[in-house]
Amino acid sequence: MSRTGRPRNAEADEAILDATRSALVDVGWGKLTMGHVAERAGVAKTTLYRRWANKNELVLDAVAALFDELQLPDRGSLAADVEGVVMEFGALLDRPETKTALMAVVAESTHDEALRLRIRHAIVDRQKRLVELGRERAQARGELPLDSDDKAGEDAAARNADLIFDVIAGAVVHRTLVSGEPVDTSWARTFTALLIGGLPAAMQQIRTEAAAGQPDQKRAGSV
Amino acid sequence: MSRTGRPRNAEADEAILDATRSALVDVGWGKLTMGHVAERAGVAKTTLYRRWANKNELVLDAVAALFDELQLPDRGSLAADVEGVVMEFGALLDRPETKTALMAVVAESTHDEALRLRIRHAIVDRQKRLVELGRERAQARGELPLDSDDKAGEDAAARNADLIFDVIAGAVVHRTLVSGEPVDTSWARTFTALLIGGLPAAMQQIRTEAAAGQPDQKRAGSV
DNA sequence: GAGTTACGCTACGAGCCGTAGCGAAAGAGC
DNA sequence: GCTCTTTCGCTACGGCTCGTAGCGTAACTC
Repeated sequence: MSRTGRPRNAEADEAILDATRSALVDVGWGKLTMGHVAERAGVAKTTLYRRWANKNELVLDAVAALFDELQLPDRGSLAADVEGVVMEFGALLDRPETKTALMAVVAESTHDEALRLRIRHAIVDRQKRLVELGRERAQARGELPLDSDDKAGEDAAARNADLIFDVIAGAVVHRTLVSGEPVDTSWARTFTALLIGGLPAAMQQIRTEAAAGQPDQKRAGSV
Repeated sequence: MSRTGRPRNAEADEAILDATRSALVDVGWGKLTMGHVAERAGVAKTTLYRRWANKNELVLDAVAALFDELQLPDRGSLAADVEGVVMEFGALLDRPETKTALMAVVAESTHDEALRLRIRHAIVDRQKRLVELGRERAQARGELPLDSDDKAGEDAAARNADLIFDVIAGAVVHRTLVSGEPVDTSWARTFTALLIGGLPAAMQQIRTEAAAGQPDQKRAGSV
């Protein structure tokens, strides 16, 4: 690459991404302008354009960094793992900067193939890895049946992981952004019951919780 | 209201909404401008601003009309009902005008309370009614347990409907727009198995389908 | 007719976009 | 030291879009 010449100011990258995030919080996606971000970051507008081609990619990078925080520690059971990642993901989406930016870039990506690939690489693939990890752990614990070793088995495993991913991420995103309701412990537990045990199990879970009067905030749902 | 004076041109409303939808297909949300829509509709830009305050509300109305197509005919079983509505919703979201517009307006709504209410009224509430209808039908068929008649029962029913709604709509939206994969019969059937019977049932469903070599495109999933 | 409202058209200031051109700064290689 | 290369901040620009104001005309009610 370029080893000669004046090196790029690495601090400027962080300053720009920080400025982008805080600008998202203040004015949202629609009224976010490159000029404002540059001013906030204490950087010339031209510098900004030298590093990002347009607003879409800049904002994507700014929010993608936040997704790196997502972890999947072994919480001992499939239910606990699901509940944990749902809560984490819900908290992440509840932040105003991700709220306004994530759907906007996805919307733009329907007319921008390069952006679509960038989203897939920076966000989707990383989340999907968590799903696969959780699935394998559950299989190792005997909570889920094993896949066969042949080609059909691998294919089935992949389709299964895709499905789980869309259901978990989709439900959390929809509840947070469309329904506008919080992803709290109670919801996470009911959702987990639904995912693992299906509709009847979820309805049973709700009934149990209602009977207890106050939802027990500590105990994790059981399989 | 105003019964005197020159009446509004009703055809212009349709022409503007049509122009908005076709413009969404061609240029997407980001590059859609009020000027272009007006020109396409054969209408003065000022006329457009007399009816809609901004791009957000115009686009929302243009796509909200498409959601009226969603129906929930009685298909005989809970599984068939879910599968049917998933396919319908998937097809709706696969259209380029909804694809690019829906997430964009939701993104904008995080910083525009009026828009949020408008989305809720024009889209969310109507979809949710379908969920409640399907749930009541399933309970009448004995496929799902009944809710108790007291206040706790009503509350549980409402929470349950919200959960189902977020899971169904969220999963379809996420698969279509984020994962970028089609909502076909095979996926709809597996998703339905997951929703009704939980993860083990879904994995079993995938295995059965794989064993059959070619997925059976006709038979609806069983409870 | 008179009164009222919608329409098309033009024009406008304001703001943002993305780029070009400049001189200065900061490093690498000799 | 010196030269070469790249990045930096700054200014300026044409082009586009926004949302509004002003005007004369059209359509309808009373």
